[in-house]
Amino acid sequence: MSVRNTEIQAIFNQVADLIEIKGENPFRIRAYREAARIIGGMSEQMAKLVQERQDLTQYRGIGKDLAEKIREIVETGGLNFLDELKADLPQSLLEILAIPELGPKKVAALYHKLGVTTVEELKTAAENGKIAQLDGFGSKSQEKILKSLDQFKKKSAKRMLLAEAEPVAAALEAYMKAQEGIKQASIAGSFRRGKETVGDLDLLATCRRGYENQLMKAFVAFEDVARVDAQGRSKSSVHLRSGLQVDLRIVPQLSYGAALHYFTGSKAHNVAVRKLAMEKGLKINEYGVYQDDKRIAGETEPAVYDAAGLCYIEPELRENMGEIESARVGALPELIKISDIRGDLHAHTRRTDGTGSLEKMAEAAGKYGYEYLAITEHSQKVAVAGGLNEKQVREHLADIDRVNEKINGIRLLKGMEVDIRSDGSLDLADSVLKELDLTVCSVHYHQGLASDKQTERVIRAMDNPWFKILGHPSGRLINRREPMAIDLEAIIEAAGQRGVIIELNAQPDRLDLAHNYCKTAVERGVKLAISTDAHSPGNLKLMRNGVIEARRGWVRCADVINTLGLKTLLQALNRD
DNA sequence: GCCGTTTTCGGCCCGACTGTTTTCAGTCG
Repeated sequence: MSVRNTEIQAIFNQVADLIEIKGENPFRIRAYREAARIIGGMSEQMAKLVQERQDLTQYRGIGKDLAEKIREIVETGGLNFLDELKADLPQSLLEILAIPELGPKKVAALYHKLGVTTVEELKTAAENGKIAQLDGFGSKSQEKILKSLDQFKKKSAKRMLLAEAEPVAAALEAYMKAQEGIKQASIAGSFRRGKETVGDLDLLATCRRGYENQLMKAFVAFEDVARVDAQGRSKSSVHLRSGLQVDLRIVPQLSYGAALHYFTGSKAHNVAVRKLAMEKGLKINEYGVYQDDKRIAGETEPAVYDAAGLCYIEPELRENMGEIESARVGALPELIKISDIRGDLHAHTRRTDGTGSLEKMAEAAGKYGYEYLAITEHSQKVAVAGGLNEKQVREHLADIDRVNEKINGIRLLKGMEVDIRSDGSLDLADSVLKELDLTVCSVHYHQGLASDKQTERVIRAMDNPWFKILGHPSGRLINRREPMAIDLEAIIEAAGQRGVIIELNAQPDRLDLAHNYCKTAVERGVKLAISTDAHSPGNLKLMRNGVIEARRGWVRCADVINTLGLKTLLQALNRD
């Protein structure tokens, strides 16, 4: 169980990169990338499937050959084929390939003709004017490479958190909408799909006839633009000061739906929809759906789906991870909405590491129309956050009683975020836990245990009947910390058997339980709690981010316990 | 390398922008 899906994914992507530099059959390259994508998005661990001798070719995109290679990776931790490729081509070429402007053909040319194998050698060659002399390159490409190298050093191309991109996107959208002649403007791309992180923003617009050039000019003149990468009649591309790349496309009104679909992606989703359309003798591009060069749809997205024989698919589902098959038979779930949420089940106050008082937290929750807010302070073991011992817990509970008597319209629930100790015991005695309305139990320390030990630890903790909600199950911090080694499949299974609820922590850098596991939980009938883990009154607004992640995980209203009214919620929290 | 109500071969999504290639290849999304 040691090799993870993400490692298999990385190996296949490396193979794809290397054989692309070698100039192999493009479809072979695509097959590796597609398999990498599928494996990366799966919640089942390949290592486990291999162990159970399951037939891996049952998964789309994995045939006989790749199934065999997966088995080799799981059993040996490596891949002979990749080692051979690396012996043939320097691995450092992969770094060069990551530089914008440089694709496989150019990397291969630089390597074969100039002997460039590292980023440093590339820089030297560019500075000495060697690159401009190469066939297929010129002085402009040499300049661009130097510029890209500069950028490349500054930021190692980290994707921005969705929540960080939101204000940028909103400002840009508002700016464009204020321009003369504009009709519509919206952000498409992974931003619209609600991905945890975004690499760039895709802005789509329609305008009155004749305003295209003026709009492009206004776009590249946006105050936050640091440099202009390309500027054409229908497409322009810029980098903002934050490092975020933004593309603007101006499309005809009649193509707006088709373009929105096209630029929302994902690429894999689009390819699959186009393939379906092809089977019906139709052609789909960003301008519309065509039958024998005659446009039959394109102004709206639903019409594009309809033409392909599909019902409308929400952007969050567009990953080609089963949504198309479901849409064909009209079996898509009705996804949860932010308005379904009736309370928040994980929040801290200044009694531990939050900043607000009980009253302020209740007041803020009231603004969202919530019926309840659980105050879940840290337990004693989490000393850095001022965790509470048994005596302090009792004071905390008495405080909540006092505040509940004063406030109207919302009920503060008595909770604790109880640390799961490394032996699987809980950080507070049952005699205290039974006085609470609920517990959120989380791992904070010893996140580095081996997978089987970590899994065992959490399952043992769940055996305690006062364990209600498993908090931030993987411990991941997006862009900062990898998820713990833990068998979340087994955890979900165990939660189902014990009536334990799993949290989807809505902090923008957590979003934990991740969407692919949310989907697994829903399939197994395990209930989720979408919680903000708010450390201030303002943090309660993060619920939105949690709901978006849940939607990406095919979660419906009925799968989430904090869509219940207070009375039914309290019943649902009773395990048995 | 995958896939199949055209099933073991022959397909595999499509277009914009850039630079330098005077007619298009490479890159990107």
